Amino acid sequence: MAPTRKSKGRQKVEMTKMTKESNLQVTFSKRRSGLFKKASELCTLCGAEIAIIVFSPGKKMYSFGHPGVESIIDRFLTGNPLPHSGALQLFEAHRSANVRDLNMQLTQVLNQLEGEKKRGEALTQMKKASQAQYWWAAPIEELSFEQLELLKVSLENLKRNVEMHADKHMMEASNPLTFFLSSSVGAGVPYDAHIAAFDPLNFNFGYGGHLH
Amino acid sequence: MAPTRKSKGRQKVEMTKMTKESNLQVTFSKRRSGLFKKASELCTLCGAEIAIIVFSPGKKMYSFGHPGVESIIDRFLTGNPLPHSGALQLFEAHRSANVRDLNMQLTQVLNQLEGEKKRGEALTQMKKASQAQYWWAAPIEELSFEQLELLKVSLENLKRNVEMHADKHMMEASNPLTFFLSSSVGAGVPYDAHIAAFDPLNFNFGYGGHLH
DNA sequence: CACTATTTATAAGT
DNA sequence: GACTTATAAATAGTG
Repeated sequence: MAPTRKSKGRQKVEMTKMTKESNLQVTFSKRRSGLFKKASELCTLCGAEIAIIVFSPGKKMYSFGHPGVESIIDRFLTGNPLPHSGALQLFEAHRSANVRDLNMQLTQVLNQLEGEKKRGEALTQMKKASQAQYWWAAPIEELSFEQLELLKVSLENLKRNVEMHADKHMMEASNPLTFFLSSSVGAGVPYDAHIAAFDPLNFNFGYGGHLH
Repeated sequence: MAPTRKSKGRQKVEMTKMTKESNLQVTFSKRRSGLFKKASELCTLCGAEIAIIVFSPGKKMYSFGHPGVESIIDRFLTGNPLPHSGALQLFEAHRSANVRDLNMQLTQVLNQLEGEKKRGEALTQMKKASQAQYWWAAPIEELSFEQLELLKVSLENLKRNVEMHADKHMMEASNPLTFFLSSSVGAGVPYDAHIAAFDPLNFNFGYGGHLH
């Protein structure tokens, strides 16, 4: 008898910009989640430190970071006073590079060059606008800790409340996990700064250990 | 007759820090590549803009960026004068959060708090050391473009050379691709700054279109 | 969002 | 490291 297929299952997808706006939104969410999960796995599995910043086509910003986005960006910036993206290292890579890598790297550099150009102008503007002002580093020591502490307390309270509510999910999710994500944040869209829920799919949060 | 299994195939792996140093290295390379590939797919598929910075356990730095790492970092920094990692957005998320998200977010915040703390001290030091000096922004306009231009020429020459060598891979990789990666860069390890080859596995660089 | 059928990503092994 | 194999995961369509 016919098994009456419930779904056609995953279909192959052309690796080109998606046309259907609806699918695009969904795919973006799913894949961003997947990307962040992969990153967190790489962190726990290999002890790596990773920062990811994502701008959706709708200009909303999302980020992942372990142990923290800023922390890693700082290291990136300080460690890269020169080529601004590790571009010069390509010179060293030339010896062993094979053809497809070269194509890729060339494309990459061209892209980067283009990006840098635009950014250069924007930076010049900004530089004049806020001469000699640590617009990004300054407020850190003063505000960040307190705000985070406050948030911590708030979250702990909320967690307690939810625990008392004895949600059915509680049983599955009560084990200590090792998933560290930065949350999303509305960028230039102050009003529509709604945060997309993490874990839109079915994350397996228990992967901190099957503790058999 | 015995099918004489050639391989046990992929084995499930505990989501905890790998113990065997050898496997860890391999896994790190493979997964980093996979992560970058996922990112590039998200870019082309959804028109997203992404920057990824990775520090290997051996402190080596790798990065991915479209249209460029710095470009995106700038937007992140300027768009985030406030919570420094989108932490405050968690408040807005409270309403609709479910249990597993809360656990995750709490863990995240704790991690972040820890990270910020360490970074705070480091920053304070650095601040004094280079008072009122744009150690990261300053050299951009002066150096970056020229260096990148230079690199561009160099790469184009190299590409021409390789094309003449008519490597066997040429046929497969000669199509314009849409894979944009930042190359890796030795961080604090100037000597061992060898760049890991991109595409250690079997990347499908032709995914700019099967052009059937 | 939950569910499947498939496509991908990969842990081992060469 | 690059290729192969067999299996674990991610995810495109659906309900």
